[in-house]
Amino acid sequence: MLDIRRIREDYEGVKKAVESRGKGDFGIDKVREYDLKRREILATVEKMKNEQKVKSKQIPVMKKNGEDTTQLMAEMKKLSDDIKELDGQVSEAEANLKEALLEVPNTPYKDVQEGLDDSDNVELRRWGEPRKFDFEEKAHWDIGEALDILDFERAAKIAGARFTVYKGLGARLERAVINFMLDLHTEEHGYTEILPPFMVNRMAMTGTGQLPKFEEDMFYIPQKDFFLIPTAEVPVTNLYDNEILSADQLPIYHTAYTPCFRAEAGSAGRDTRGLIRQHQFQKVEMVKFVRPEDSYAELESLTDNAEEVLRKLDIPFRVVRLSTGDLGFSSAMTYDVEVWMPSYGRYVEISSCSNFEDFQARRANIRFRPEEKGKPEFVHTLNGSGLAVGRTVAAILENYQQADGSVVIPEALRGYMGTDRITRK
RNA sequence: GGAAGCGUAUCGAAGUGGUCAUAACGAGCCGCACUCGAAAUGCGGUUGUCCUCCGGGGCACGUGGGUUCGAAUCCCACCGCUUCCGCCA
Repeated sequence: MLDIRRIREDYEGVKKAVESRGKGDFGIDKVREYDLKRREILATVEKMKNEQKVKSKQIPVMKKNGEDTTQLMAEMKKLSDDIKELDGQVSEAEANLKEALLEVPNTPYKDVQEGLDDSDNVELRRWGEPRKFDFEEKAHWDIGEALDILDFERAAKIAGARFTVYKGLGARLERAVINFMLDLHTEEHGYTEILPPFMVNRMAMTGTGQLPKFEEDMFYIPQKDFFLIPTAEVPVTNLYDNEILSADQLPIYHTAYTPCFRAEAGSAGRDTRGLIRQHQFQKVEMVKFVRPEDSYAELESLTDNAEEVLRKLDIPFRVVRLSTGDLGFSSAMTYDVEVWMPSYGRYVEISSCSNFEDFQARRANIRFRPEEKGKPEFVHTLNGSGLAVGRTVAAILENYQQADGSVVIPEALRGYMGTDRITRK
């Protein structure tokens, strides 16, 4: 959520920044309209409330003195009714304002290049050399089925398309990757592990910006008005909603493993095979709560933490900065880490690291007290995948496949796997 | 899932229809005094938010409604916590 005062003071500037994301109406005109209306009525009704307060204090005094209060009471009744009427109008304008404000995306950071979509993303760096195969390399879904460690057909029987059953060393590899990532982030990068609920309420989903705009992409449980989490970002960021943190608590670094559930109604037909686009996938997430002045430096280190996973696994990747047109709703700036995927012949997103500045903090009301006696300020929140587990498994299978159909386990994972190779039984 | 009780400042807690919510009382924390220093003691301070013609004014006692001239207080719904019962890994 944007600061309403900022919109008041620099309407044209904010409007321009928001609209750099692309064509379309983001409803910022409505925001201004409801804001003006609300303030106008508020000024009137507050004067009336002051009158009500002052006069109603006279009543017990008059009664004590044995005076007649009938006339005054009648006057007060009228005043009370008028206040009720205007209060209703204020709440209506307020509700409209809030609704409109929740629909407005974040303003891109000054360093973000303008663009229409991902074709305008800028590559910042590459690491590692894509391997040259001296045999015909296979896609991870073929490798997985041949090794009997991934079963897409049986997953379809019990759930449907876009689900996967992991089996044997496949299941173990998924688990190994999760533990490897969690250990790396907790032991070497200073994150505290969280294991949150995998379902959240509507307020949490609104706090991080998935609602109200993207309800169609979520799995929903009507019985309890719960949503299956699309990412650990949601429960972990909202951990501190409506709290005032003390300055010495910051920065807070959390990492969490969770499954992620995405309905993604609009994406049928893309990446239909394999582990790349699933209704349920596993992910290790990193979330930071930091002082505003540190957030862009924190974004760099967060991204480096994600890259470190791939460096340790020794898989080639590159890092891109998203253009304004490709930027997520809540983000001010995003780096994607993309892993080399031989079957695609290109780099594929495996992590998305974003600085939300105070956009989520304002929605979820997460603040800190900069000085002992100072006023509370919104924190800045960041998060990034560290990494998407299914895509990491896919990248390992493809990049480490051998001519005989087996897959060598990256050294960093061998302790977790208990073996250095997956072979056909 | 059922029953009962409870949600007031950092914590405990009083207030049960008015002129004590700038929230009693107790504790904590910060400052000052006393002291060589500390403890003890004394004094003072210690919520957030909105609007503002910067004079000031409004709102908030879990949340949202209702009754009333007036609600922390009475009524309704919802949420959360505690205890007991049921069920359950």
